[in-house]
Amino acid sequence: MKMSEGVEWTAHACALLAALPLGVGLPANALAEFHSLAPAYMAKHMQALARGGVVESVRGAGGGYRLARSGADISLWDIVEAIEGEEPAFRCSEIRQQGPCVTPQDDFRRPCEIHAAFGKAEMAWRAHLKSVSLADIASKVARKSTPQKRAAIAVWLQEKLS
Amino acid sequence: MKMSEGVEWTAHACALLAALPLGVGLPANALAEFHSLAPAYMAKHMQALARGGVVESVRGAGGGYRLARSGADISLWDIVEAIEGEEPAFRCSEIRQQGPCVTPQDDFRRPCEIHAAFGKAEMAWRAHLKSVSLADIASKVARKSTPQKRAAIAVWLQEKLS
DNA sequence: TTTAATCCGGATGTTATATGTCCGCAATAG
DNA sequence: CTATTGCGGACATATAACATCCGGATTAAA
Repeated sequence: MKMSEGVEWTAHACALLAALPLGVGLPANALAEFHSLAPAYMAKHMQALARGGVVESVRGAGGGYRLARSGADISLWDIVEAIEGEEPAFRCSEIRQQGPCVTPQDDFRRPCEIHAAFGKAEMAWRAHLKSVSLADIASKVARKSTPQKRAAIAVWLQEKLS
Repeated sequence: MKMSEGVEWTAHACALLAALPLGVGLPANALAEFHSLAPAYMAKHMQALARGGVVESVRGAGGGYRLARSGADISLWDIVEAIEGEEPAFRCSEIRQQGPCVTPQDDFRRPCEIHAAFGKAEMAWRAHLKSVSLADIASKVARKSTPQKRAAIAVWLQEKLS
């Protein structure tokens, strides 16, 4: 039950993008560099985010990725969905339909109780992720940031955006 | 983000055990047979359940597995924990501590916001699983069961328990 | 118009995890 | 004793995760 590392990478990348002025973006290389991550793999993940509609890509020189909408309208679930897909973690293979005690009267139209319980638990998980936006993350991070940190980021952005 | 098939297998096996009289169990072979599952692999999973304290094993002829306590006191989370382990699905590798904009003033004592959000979501998931007991599952299954089904299981149990 | 930057999608390779089997050992009932 | 059963480890295979690279398309700027 492990989540892909790509979720962590892209969540942090999106948190950075959310701190930028509206409509401003960064190339995948810069997003990787900001956290010292493998550039080629980060590029792969950003493509998935773009396919998922979380970010928009701008091709060509001076291009890169920017948030597809306001950080307040992008949740952590949007990112998970783009990277991991929408399939539930619990896969029901309907083993209740197999075995020596299955009878013709058995009714398999409704999901089995175990499937239903795991489904509900997963919905609770998703609901929590949907309730947290990039804006929430960015504002909490900003509140704890130091002047030194802000300055360092400003200098680095200056170089990457020009 | 896939959960092991073993969770499904053992959850169904435990639901069967929960329907048995208190203290009565079944060998791993029978538990596998009941859902037409690979006996060797089911045996592996049952060992994990025993290590996790969900079931008790009885060695030797006439032995097998039985619930370690009342079905009302065993939750789906207990099973997940025994099979999958207690590690959270979201693994924070602290990438915030890497990169060109990290300053000596940065404070990394508290978990980062992304880590915290995923942690809370996962706690919500676990809380739901902890709220569902094997007794809950068994009673719901029993309510939907047909006389034919009950008869088929009774016959099969007769053979396996003797 | 050329050049450099950048994203896109596919091919490919490597590593880790999940799945599945088997065996020898220990325990136990009959 | 012998048959049954769980235990743990070794082993094999399949699937997924991780990671890189390349050719093609697009675009800003020299």
